[in-house]
Amino acid sequence: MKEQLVKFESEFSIDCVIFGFEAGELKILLIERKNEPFMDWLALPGDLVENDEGIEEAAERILHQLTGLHDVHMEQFHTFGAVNRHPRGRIITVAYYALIRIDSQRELKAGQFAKRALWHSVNDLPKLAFDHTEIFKTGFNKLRRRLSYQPIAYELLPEKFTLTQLQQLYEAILNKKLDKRNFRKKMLSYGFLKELDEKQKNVSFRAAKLYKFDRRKYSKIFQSEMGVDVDI
Amino acid sequence: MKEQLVKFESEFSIDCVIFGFEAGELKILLIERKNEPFMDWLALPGDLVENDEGIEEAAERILHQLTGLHDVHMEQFHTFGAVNRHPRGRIITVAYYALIRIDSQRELKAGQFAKRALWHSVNDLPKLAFDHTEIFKTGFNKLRRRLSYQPIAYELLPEKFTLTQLQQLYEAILNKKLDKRNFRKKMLSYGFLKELDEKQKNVSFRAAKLYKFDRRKYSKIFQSEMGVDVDI
DNA sequence: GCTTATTGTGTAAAAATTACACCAGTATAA
DNA sequence: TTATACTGGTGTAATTTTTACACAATAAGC
Repeated sequence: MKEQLVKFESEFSIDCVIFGFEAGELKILLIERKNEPFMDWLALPGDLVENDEGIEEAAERILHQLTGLHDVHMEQFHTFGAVNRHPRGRIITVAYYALIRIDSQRELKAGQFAKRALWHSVNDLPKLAFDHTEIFKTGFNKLRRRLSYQPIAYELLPEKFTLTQLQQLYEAILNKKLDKRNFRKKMLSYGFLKELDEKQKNVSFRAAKLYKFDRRKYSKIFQSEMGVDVDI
Repeated sequence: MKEQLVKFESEFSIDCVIFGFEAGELKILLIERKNEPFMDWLALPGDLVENDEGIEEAAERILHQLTGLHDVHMEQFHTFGAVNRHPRGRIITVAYYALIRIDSQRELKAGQFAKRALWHSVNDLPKLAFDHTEIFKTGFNKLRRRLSYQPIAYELLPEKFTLTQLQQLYEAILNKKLDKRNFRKKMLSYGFLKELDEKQKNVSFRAAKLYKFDRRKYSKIFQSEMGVDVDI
């Protein structure tokens, strides 16, 4: 094998599609790039992977740097490795998505390569830098599919939420209207929603009951019913 | 940024879980390693990705080198990047699965790093080299899940097949018995199975009707019904 | 107390899924 | 030729799940 001397540079990166839900809209976290290439464009947050770092760790690090959050469930969904996806040369990127509760109090840290970070609705996204539009679309599709067999919606909502909020979130992700009565019937039939003795506050109309997601009941019910991911 | 001089070596590889179906059993294609580490162990076929090669291309190349097949549908399912997954140092691997029709006539080429290649039932796999057991399990689970919303079984069967063969394949993948009458009713109700005027030959019992998968009808029926992977 | 906006609820029809058993056809052996 | 062994092929009823659909109850703001 011929030995070649090259400037060492990590050839992989992580890109993150970070979903949040606010004001009835599904949003993702984007950064505005400070440098070329794609200066001033919006892009998915991401970074190169360090040499002594696993890819899961790297994904968590990036999310933490941006939001200050720890222990958020992230899920890898695809790896993009077309030869020319990056003008700087061959960079393979592993894409993750995360679901977080948007807290408008929390300050977003843009990091050294970005002018700023912002929440942007998934509905009227402009063209993103690199192949990030494709990455986003792929991630959004995985999220949709996953919603049908995992209770991921609860990671996007505040701890206490109303059934209407839950329904709006499903509608935002699936991009279609759902029937209110059937939706509530179905959700309640699962048995892992816990009705609280509390109601919405500060609304100028009839306040709705609050619910929370009962993780314990969920795992009891679904320990092996969804049955597909069982070990072999 | 400090410039470091290092011997260049690709840091990614591709590993393939190649499924086939033969004698009522689901099998995968394995190689027996010729060199250390893990000499003589069974492993998934894989290789480093060349610098001027996209990851999809690399996956196709590996499959082609092994089986001589072209144009096989491959699907990426996960990327494994734990720091210590490979004793040689940091190697991130992108895993693909492929579904092929086992043709016992076709010779398998083991390639320069393997003593031989073989089909092995998924049911009594020994421990595989590196983290390949984990990779296999992950891929098998994805295959199962995918079976429920895509007609992938047809890629594993010969062009003409009986309903019993189709059912055995489903049973092998899902690892459970299915009811014959309900299974047939359901499959036929989809409308993309074409009944042929032909029967099984050389069997020592009543010969079954042969069917084939009608790809055209399938896409007509499911153009947007499965609706989830639509563009945004 | 009137208006306005949203919550919360039930039933009937249709569709999909499940459970279940026996006769028909072909090859082989007696 | 007859019997045997084996697999192919078929229908119905009960249950469960999904869908479609409309109005009274409640709270806030005026």
